[in-house]
Amino acid sequence: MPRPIEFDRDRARNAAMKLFWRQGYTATSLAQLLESMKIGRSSFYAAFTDKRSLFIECLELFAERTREILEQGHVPQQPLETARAFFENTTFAVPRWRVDAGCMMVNTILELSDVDADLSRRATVCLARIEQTFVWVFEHHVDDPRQAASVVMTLNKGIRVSSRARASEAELRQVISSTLSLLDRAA
Amino acid sequence: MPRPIEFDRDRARNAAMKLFWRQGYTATSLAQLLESMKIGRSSFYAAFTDKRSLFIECLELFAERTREILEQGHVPQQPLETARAFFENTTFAVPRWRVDAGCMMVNTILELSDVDADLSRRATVCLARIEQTFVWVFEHHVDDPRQAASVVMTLNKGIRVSSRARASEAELRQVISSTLSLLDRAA
DNA sequence: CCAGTTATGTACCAGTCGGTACATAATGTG
DNA sequence: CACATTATGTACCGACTGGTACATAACTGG
Repeated sequence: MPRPIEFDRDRARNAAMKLFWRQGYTATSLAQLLESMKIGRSSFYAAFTDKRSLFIECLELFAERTREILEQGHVPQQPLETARAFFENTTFAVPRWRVDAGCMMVNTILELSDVDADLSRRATVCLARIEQTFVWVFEHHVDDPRQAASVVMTLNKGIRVSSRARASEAELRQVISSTLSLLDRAA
Repeated sequence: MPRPIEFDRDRARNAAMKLFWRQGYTATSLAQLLESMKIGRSSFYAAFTDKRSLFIECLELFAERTREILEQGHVPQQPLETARAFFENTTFAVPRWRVDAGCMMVNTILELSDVDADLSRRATVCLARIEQTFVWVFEHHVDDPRQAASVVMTLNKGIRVSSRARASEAELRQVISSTLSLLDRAA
């Protein structure tokens, strides 16, 4: 039998995700990754193939977790409350650094759109899945669920930009509440 | 008298802006800049000091032009029409590559927030000036001009993300019209 | 036509990038 | 205890990064 693995793959991947999430793909160097993941070069390439492959894995992990947050905050029969819960759970019920980091999918789309079309496309697909979930949330409660989901996602994207621009908690709360009340009056 | 300058500084800067706008700061290499600006290394450093200094110059140029678009599309007494004109003039009345490139300020904020705080902050300040212009647009026409401007800017940021995600013209039109009608009903 | 001044082209720099090769260490099985 | 197997540490790689030094070119005023 071989020598056993010494590190926790999930923990390492998590540390990598944090780094990619905050700094983006290009600005995150292998040296930084190795340091934060606390593994050596060899173990890195043995376990994750590539910087790029690891990034893809992190991106999908992030997307999955985001969708979990959305689903766990789901308020049956009340789409707007579901949206409110999602914003609440992603921008106030989390440590500040997560707010500052924004949304990894949005960050990736903007960073790599004209640099690495494939990675950018992957992030777009992940975001589309979130939007699809919102369509499902709005179904049977509004005339045009797809349009409603699209508007909510546009607001969401805007909010992630503001988050990353280091907007104060008060400003974010203001933006979220006013956009949601807008949706409320429209529905 | 000295040897005369052989290149057009404004044209060169413009070419650089295009590149930074599309690829971001980090992903744009000096070699790419020199090629698209059609100048040599020496002329580059003589005329623009630095990659970083040039980026700042480009960012401010972009911000200035954006504000010009907003002001030129201004419809007196009709804030929402002003907003509509702004979206129209930035996403439909321009070549497709500009739409795909998104907003350079938004791109910069997301790319550099945790990498180069100063550049990110500069982009944030530029965006805030645009928002301030919207405050002025809404003044005397709604209860809370600052809030209205904030909402419009949130939608704007969201739309820039969608643009960069290669959304079709139809999708963009849909998002813009539905968000604007939302604002309309709320006002 | 020469001198002074400034722009341009090019060779070069140290530092960093992601990735690989290979020797060594640690394990279970025979 | 030797062996096969696999994980880990490290030296190394070519390519590229932004930036500098310096020789040369092009111009004008004397």
